[in-house]
Amino acid sequence: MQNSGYTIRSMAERCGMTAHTLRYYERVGLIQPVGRAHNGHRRYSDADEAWIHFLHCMRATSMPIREMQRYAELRELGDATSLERRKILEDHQAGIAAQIVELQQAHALLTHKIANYKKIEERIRIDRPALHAPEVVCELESAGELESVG
Amino acid sequence: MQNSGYTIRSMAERCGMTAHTLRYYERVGLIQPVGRAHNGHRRYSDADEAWIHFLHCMRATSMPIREMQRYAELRELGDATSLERRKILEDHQAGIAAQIVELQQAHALLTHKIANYKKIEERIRIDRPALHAPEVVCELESAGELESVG
DNA sequence: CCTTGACTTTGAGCGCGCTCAAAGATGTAC
DNA sequence: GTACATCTTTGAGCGCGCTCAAAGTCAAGG
Repeated sequence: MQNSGYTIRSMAERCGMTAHTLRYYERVGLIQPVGRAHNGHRRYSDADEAWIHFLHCMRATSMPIREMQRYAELRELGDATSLERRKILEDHQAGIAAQIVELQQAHALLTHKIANYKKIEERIRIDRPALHAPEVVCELESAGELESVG
Repeated sequence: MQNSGYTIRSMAERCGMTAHTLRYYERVGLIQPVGRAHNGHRRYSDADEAWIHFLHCMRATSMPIREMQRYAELRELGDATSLERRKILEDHQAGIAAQIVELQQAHALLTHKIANYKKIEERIRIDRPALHAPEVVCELESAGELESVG
């Protein structure tokens, strides 16, 4: 068909995935059969790139392949499926919002625990001034104490 | 040993996981062999719960089991491993920060695309006033146009 | 002509993190 | 006594999302 466009390799690089994954996505219907050069090699267009970027973005935020397949199918059917597709995106966006909250909580917990470790390290430095025998372990607190923070 | 403490079932509920997963975590060394009632059933303490909550939090933010195992091993060795453990947590926290950025970008992209879908739906409503034949599809824009947003 | 390299296809394999099946022990209720 | 629920163990199975192996085609370079 066409000899212009991105090779599978360069498209994979541009989108931060492997050529394997691009072929896999085409196999499972996430990407429509893409244009080919005269030798049968895939040639990706800019429109393909935009779509693949979108796919990557959804995957990177944990949308299951199944749901992406459903979305891709609806997309093939045209604007009449707008509402359905919008629902998918809204649901996923809500999931993302929840994920962000969870990540922020974990981030805060880690800040707390890391500060606690710094304290422990400080105490060790005081209790063992200029002493470096790794066998001598200070039992400053129970193994579980740090976990009672979160 | 003891007959007080949480059953595996209640602990699973408290921590938002299944009893299967709790046993699995114990098998792979994420949880130290826990106390037992006289009949051999597991009994979890509050200290266990704090640790399990922490495990759950790390898993929920995509820390691999392998890394959690490493952390758990170091924890068993006591305060001498503080620095190493802190490094694990700091690395994971950095990963979380990156994840949050990625999620926020995806969230913004979805806001944009959802708005676009609303426009399309509005146009359909105008072009087909009070007409509800699902076969009549308005080809308002190419299938790929929406993807060129991101 | 022959090698090299980038691609093609199909189908199989893999790592992760559970998840479950099977068979058995124990405690409570009727 | 006997049903029922809840737990125990071990080892196998599974769903997801790739990832790769094998064998083949084609074009360019030496």
